[in-house]
Amino acid sequence: MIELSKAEFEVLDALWISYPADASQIIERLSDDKQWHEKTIKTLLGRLVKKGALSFEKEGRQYIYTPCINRADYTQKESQNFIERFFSGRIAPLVSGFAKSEKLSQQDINELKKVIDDWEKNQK
Amino acid sequence: MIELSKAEFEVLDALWISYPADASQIIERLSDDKQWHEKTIKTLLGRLVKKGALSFEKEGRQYIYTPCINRADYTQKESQNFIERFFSGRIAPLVSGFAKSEKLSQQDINELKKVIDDWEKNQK
DNA sequence: AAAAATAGATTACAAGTGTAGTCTTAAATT
DNA sequence: AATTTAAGACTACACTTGTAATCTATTTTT
Repeated sequence: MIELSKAEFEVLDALWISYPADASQIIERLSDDKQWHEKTIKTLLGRLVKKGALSFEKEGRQYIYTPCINRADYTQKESQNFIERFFSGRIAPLVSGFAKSEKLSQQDINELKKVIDDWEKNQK
Repeated sequence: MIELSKAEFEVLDALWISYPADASQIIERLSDDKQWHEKTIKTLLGRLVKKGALSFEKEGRQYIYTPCINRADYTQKESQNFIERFFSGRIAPLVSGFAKSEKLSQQDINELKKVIDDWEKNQK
């Protein structure tokens, strides 16, 4: 799988919001949360292209970027990886850790119930 | 929070199995899964000490290591961080991703139900 | 047309990381 | 006692990452 650094992921995440998009749009989107220099973001775009996470088409002298990978797929793989490393692949201990440290809200619980419900329906 | 690299975490994880322990025990424990050179593990132990994740006492010319941080606390923080970065802090989408990619077993579901159950009992 | 702005390409550079090798010294072995 | 072994300290080195600055060529703007 493609390995992305934190900063690279954030840039890709800004593209996932809506694409294709050019560098200036991505820079604009990131400007709310980050105080990254424009040059920094361009460097990261270049690295993402090099890693095969993005592709682009030229339009005049600008590049119009499109993600090569899907957010859900990427986060799914990262999640598996994470849970493997920290919880031997079991997901419940992660959730349990959240519960114990009081990081679960009623809304989380409701959502989790729904996920379980859907899963069970799907099993039948 | 203390930031650990992947390799550093694995060394600490080998110590968490049982401690205090000296370098040779840790090396022994890691030898099953990893083909790390003894020197590599010692380097990582040194870095862990420097980062404040381990402490040690001298016994003769050996060091007897003890973790300075708790596994549950560490993984809890890492989990929060992870979920923040990839799922805007919500845990259900992570679980949902697992469900959709058929990575959830009946056992996982049962465990999740129990976590929810315990949480609800605790609320009352 | 000349000057200024701007796009991407290339270069920079320190800190962190994976992965050891060498050095120094003390303990174990012969 | 002399030698070998082994523990930790120190050094190494390429690659990644965060964070840009500079270079080059093309558009805009004046």
